[in-house]
Amino acid sequence: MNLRELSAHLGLSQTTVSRALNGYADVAPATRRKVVEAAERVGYRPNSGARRLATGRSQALGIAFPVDRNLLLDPHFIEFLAGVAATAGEKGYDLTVSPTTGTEDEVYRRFARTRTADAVILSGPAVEDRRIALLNGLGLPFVVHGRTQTPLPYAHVDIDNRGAFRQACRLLLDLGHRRIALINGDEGQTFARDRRSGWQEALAQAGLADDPDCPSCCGAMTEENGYRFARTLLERTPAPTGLLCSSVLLAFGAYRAIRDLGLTVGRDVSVIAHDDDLPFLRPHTLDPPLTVTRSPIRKGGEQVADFAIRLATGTLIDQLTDVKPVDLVYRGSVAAPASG
Amino acid sequence: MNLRELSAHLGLSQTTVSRALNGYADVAPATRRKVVEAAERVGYRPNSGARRLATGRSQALGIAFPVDRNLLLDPHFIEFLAGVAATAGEKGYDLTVSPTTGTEDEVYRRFARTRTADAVILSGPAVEDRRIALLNGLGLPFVVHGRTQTPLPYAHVDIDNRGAFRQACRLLLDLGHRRIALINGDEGQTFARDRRSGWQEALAQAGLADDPDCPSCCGAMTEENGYRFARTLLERTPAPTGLLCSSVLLAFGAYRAIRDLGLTVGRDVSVIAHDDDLPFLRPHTLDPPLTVTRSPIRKGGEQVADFAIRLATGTLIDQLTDVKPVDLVYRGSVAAPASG
DNA sequence: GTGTTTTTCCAAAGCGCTTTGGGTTACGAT
DNA sequence: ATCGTAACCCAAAGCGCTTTGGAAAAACAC
Repeated sequence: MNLRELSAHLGLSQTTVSRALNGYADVAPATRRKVVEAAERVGYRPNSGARRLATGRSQALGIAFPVDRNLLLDPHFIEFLAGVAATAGEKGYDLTVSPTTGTEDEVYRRFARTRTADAVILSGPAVEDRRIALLNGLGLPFVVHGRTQTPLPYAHVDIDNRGAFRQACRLLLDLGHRRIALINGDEGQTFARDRRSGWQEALAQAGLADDPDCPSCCGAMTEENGYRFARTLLERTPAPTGLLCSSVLLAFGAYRAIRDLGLTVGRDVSVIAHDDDLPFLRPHTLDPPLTVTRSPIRKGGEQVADFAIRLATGTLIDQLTDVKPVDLVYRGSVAAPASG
Repeated sequence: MNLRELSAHLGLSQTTVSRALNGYADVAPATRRKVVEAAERVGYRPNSGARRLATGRSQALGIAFPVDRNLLLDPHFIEFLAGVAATAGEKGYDLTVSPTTGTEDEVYRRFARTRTADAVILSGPAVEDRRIALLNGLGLPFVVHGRTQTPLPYAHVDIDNRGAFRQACRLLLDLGHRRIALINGDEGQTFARDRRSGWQEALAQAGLADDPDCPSCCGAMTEENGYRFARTLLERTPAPTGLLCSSVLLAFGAYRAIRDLGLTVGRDVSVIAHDDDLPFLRPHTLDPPLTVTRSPIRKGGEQVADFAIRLATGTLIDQLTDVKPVDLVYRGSVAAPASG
């Protein structure tokens, strides 16, 4: 059933039916009702290609899907994607994912030229990210999940990573910890860099700036790395008594390392991690329950999608920036350091 | 740059340029070369909406993205999706993901009516899956990742889950184990049901059909459940000496339970899991390294996408079915049972 | 040289929708 | 009765592409 058939069936012109369905003003309420009902009844849906062609807009959001095996954020990405998909779907937008290996340039070029997407979503921004300039050049509206260094304004939603880790570190300091290590994600990415800043700020405020007993390491956020890093850090002398982990998965590894070294989480070593609220990684089920700075990454995806759609429909960039504060959830993995 | 401009620029008709670009026969080789080069040079890409409208095909694959938080296969799904996206992209197809909560019917209806996707991909089929009938009714080509019960033929790619678990179970039996438990995924899903069958078959062959000392349990494949299930099973008397896990994540939990009970993997309890080859869950990094039946789920995604595209371009269903055998990778988590 | 086929190209007709730029009709105001 | 003014509706023109059904040119056969 297409528009022509539907309007013939109704004895109205295509124009009227189209306008009735799209909420234009100059359609009598009674007519509109009839049209909407009929459309509903026969299950009419406008052909997406035709609408795309006529309006020049695709009612779709684009996102590059990095399919390299080394994708650091694998589990985070899908949760983020779920959020994006959820609001996109809610607002009648499709979500077109395009695979990329290495650079995403080609994907964005294609989105722009074929008008496959009205706006694109950028995730996992690096501290210096070439993609921003590219997208600006292409004139393709985009929303960044996270932040990056650029002179131009850009739509983004982020969480206060710096504040979160500052607060987490300060908690440990207030409890009396003096040797606090950071197990971070890839510091080429902004979120990791920001967390490092937060950690450093708190240390500096406590007079521990660049203290060699407060070491750090970074890398892919896997359980395996969490284990390796924690083990390396805890085998130093003096060993840190506090561990800040950039993800729950890293914390899983850290827990394992701590146990393997014959130590106890909470008593010998306090652990705090950032929790993106992944459904299969539940920090409170650990023993002892893991203290976290918590911010559901899915919510981020939802907001990004919302921004992207608003951007595609004319909202100005400077109204589309948001940085959410992060909660600190205090649980049993944190305690005052043993008085030795 | 659109087709009209490009053809004007070349001094040719739109028809000729279009046909040259789309590989039709009736274009002189020299002309075609000129056209292709010019298109390349100016970066011409056909407008996807226009092409969609003209051809009735969207050059896109559709997939429903279950965004419910209870999505069991979360980490598996993205890896699968990565495979799908990779080959789709390679062959010039877009991938449209549509979020669903609960039933996917509405999504498929929309795909069919708006012709948003030329074929759809069905993942995680249940033993009895209503979606199959729906899609058949809608006339929307589809490929299933996995299998299901239905009288009609349908395109699918699957792995030999039954064979894999039969083989895994038989390995334990051959080593002398007599009490082998199964920790399975949700048995509403075919893959889990098949694995159970494989386990049962091997037990039956060894004269252990329905042996009460060979218990099983099933549920969402999380670390947490792995722990709970393993713990429950191992606290029975007599306790099983072999554990078959439906995912590496479950095995992670099982390892933890075994340790917590003061037992040792390999020596006291042998563990085998199915490994979908998720990048952040590496079975060989466990201690001891985990024996697995291994089959990269990403490869499955790739093949499904390939089938879907072939299906959309006219290949017959009965040529689009494949069930891959599964490797058994023997590692340190398996040994003969302690002779007590 | 004429008739026939093959090769190469093109004009024009859609695909199904939105949107422009009027037309009609109805109705209150003059 | 006449004139605006809303309110409602429509015909027709695209959007950028593919594809049908030739036409013109070239190649071949006789």
